[in-house]
Amino acid sequence: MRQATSTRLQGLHLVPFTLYLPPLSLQLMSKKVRVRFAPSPTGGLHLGGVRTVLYNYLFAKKHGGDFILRIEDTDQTRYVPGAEEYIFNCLKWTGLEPDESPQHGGEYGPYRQSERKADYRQYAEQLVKDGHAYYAFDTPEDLEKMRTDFKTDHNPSPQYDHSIRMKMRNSLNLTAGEVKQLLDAGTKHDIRIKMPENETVSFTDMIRSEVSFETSLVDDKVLLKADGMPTYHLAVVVDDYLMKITHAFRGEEWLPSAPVHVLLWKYLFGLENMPQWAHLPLILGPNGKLSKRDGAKYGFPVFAMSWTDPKTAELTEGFKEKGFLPEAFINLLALLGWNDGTEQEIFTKEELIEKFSIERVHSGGAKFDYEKGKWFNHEWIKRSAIQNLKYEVRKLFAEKGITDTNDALMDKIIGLVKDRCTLLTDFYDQSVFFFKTPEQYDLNAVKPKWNETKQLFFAEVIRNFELSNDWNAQTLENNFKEIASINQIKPGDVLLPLRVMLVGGKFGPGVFDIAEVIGRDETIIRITKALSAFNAG
RNA sequence: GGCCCGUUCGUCUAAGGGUUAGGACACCACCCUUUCACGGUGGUGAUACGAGUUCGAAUCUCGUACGGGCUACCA
Repeated sequence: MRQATSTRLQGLHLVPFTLYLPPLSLQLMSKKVRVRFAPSPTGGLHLGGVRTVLYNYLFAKKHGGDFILRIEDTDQTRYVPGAEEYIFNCLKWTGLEPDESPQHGGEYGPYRQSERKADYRQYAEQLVKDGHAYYAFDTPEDLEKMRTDFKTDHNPSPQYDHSIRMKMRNSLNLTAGEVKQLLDAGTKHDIRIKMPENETVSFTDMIRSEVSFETSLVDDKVLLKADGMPTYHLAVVVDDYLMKITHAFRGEEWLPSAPVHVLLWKYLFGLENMPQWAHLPLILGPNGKLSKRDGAKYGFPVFAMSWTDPKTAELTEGFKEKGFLPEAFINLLALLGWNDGTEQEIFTKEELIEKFSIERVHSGGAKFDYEKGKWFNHEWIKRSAIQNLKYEVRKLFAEKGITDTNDALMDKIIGLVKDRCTLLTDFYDQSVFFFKTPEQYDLNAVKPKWNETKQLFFAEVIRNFELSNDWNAQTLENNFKEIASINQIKPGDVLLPLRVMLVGGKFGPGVFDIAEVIGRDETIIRITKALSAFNAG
């Protein structure tokens, strides 16, 4: 793998010239980096998709290139309204916005494959003319029959390949006249690639170096469907060419069909123009490739943002709604399969752009660990400036009915509780007591040791607080401890009860900080109210 | 079944032939804190197996096992 590094880098012209000086012609031809993310708008955008976006984006920005978003909507049967806009929202939230897209425009449009439909057939026809593809008139039923007829224990899923194609209805074994007749009659047909029988197709993947395939083992993939739309295989090659894509990153699940793409490049546009490939390792769930189901089953988000299936109305919660900061989300995704070789784990987007390199992407799949994911978010919340959290926290409060939030109060509260919040949504539980008098108390924490001495002590605290003319945490603490000392009570014995009085439970920031924020009246009200609860029962 | 990819603590990973195999999450203990956290210190814990190459292998080669992906007129 190390040896392949120099090979990979040559294409990027990053090898120091002391080691490798590319020919002048190559240097002059050095193209602007252009990468693309090409989702099909069929539903929620999951972790793996966002990571692919991230790696594309980082690579583009690092090399001063362009990041393009292309919508692969060639399957009309899978059209899902709203999915495209949803993808844009996700990119916007994560801050990984494309330079060119259906919405941003650009010079290489259209950026929706359905809008380029007419272009694809000419390339497919060209392939037929050159003998690299053929018309196939098989109906779905014919194909189904083929699969059952040729199915054996030895070969459970027969493919439409060189061993089968001469037994099917296609332009390879029909006469030219028959084919013309069928075509003229407007017979439904598709176009398949004719895989060579004895070739080895290999290419250099930026992550796994040399990968090779025997063409006789690859099936004759459909290139153009009967409805005139291209399949992914044709579209990805044509579009990458037309959009001048220089580097193509996609999930490892595409590796088996890579030889088809390489061959199409060879036949259509020349291998020298083919983008450099990088097949990204898969993000795994507890059982294989991470799926939406895993999220539901194990209780963690899988999609970037919440997605509601328009057909079933089923809602799948996203990382955003779960309480993740986009910075943390990006950070955790970046580290899932990549690291910079140091022990640094927290990276800003700018640092990632600076340090990212596709060669350091791991080749093995990575199991997603939600606990570690939450750790990243916690780190980001702790390190975030109060200003960066205020908008989201205030929104959360508003959703819960807390609207009396002025800036000074928010600053104070966020500063006090942010270290204790792993998710943005934790801010509610961690600060609700600033706004609401506790309804219930953790009596177990107080009752066993509750006695008359303490009761009298708090009565005195109330009197003292009523007269205190300097309402701040430090003064309150001093007074409180002084009263305790006079009554020969250890401060520790009354601190916890005070906390439960103000908060309701054993958690939260310093008690006197809380008292300072909620103010004199509310503090006294809470102590008084709690006193009767403690004394009762 | 076939093809392809992969395999270092439970998880994410570092280590470019020579390290007591390093870090992080999680877990445990202790310290700090008279709350909960934060923070600090320490601990448990890994090179899948077998051959080969080499003075020396986590690292290179081969085999085996295991895991994953693909095997649609879906992407």
